[in-house]
Amino acid sequence: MKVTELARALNTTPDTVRYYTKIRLIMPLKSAENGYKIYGKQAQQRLKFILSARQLDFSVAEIKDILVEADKGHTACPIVRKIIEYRLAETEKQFQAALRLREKLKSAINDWQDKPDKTPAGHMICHLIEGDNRDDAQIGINNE
Amino acid sequence: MKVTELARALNTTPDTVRYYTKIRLIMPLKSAENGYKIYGKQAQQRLKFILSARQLDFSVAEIKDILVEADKGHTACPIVRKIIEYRLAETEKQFQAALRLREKLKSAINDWQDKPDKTPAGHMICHLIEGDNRDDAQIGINNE
DNA sequence: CTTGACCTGTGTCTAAGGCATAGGTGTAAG
DNA sequence: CTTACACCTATGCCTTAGACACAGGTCAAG
Repeated sequence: MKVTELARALNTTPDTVRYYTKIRLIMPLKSAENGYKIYGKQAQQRLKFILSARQLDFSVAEIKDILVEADKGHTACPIVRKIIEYRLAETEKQFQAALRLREKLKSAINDWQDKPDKTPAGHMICHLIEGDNRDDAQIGINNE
Repeated sequence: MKVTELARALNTTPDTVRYYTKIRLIMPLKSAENGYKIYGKQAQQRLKFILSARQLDFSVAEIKDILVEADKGHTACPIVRKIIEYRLAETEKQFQAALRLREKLKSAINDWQDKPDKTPAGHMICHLIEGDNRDDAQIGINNE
């Protein structure tokens, strides 16, 4: 199979296949005389695995670790279990971050609901974000 | 103020100040004879705005749009309002994505709880991810 | 004058591919 | 046989928002 064939077979893009090839996650059987890369069944299997793992938001580096271990003939499952625990923790963080940000945005929108649009006041870009409180003095920086 | 002074004044890093300077979000008053960049009060004000907007996850490009508009003497507020609506939608997406991913990960962990760690079966990297179902035939790719 | 702490600008690196480019291949029509 | 045209390829640059490393400049103390 050529690059595009492999990509289509597993519903991904040729660029993705090329990328994984470049970083040696998958290896073509050989390059044909015209330089085209030819992939076999094993590459297809690996790509399938990689895509599944990406679905779980595994990083490419993590996937590489898994494949290296499997290539040594060992079970990759313990690594996979460890990574997925880590991924879950990461996702939890992202989740909480998105949650906090959402609240922040919502309350900003709320706060601005009734405020007018002012023209820049010289020292101010947008009073919605900067607020009207002149507390620059608190910062207490010596100008220039 | 020099780069590091400005950075410290607004509780950020010199690298960040340099970055914003390079992409011309803030402009130093002049470069001193030794090549050091000198920032004035206006730069400080702008930086403060930028950092606030970054807190709301505005992209640097979006912030640039805002500043450009303000520099023309117009109100930036309508743009800000538009961007924040967009940001809220984006955050909502991220939020939902994180939510889905979390469920996916959790159920994966659950499903694997009682499964053993197998050694790679030749055609398989990790049966936890790939599953035990031999449905390769469904894909129906002509091998090699 | 020298040491050392601190500062500077510049250049390189990050994740995971997307996109553009220049050129090769294959097939159908003329 | 040649041309046209669609499709394919490999390569290299671009993306975010800075972080980090490096070589050299600056300044006060000794």
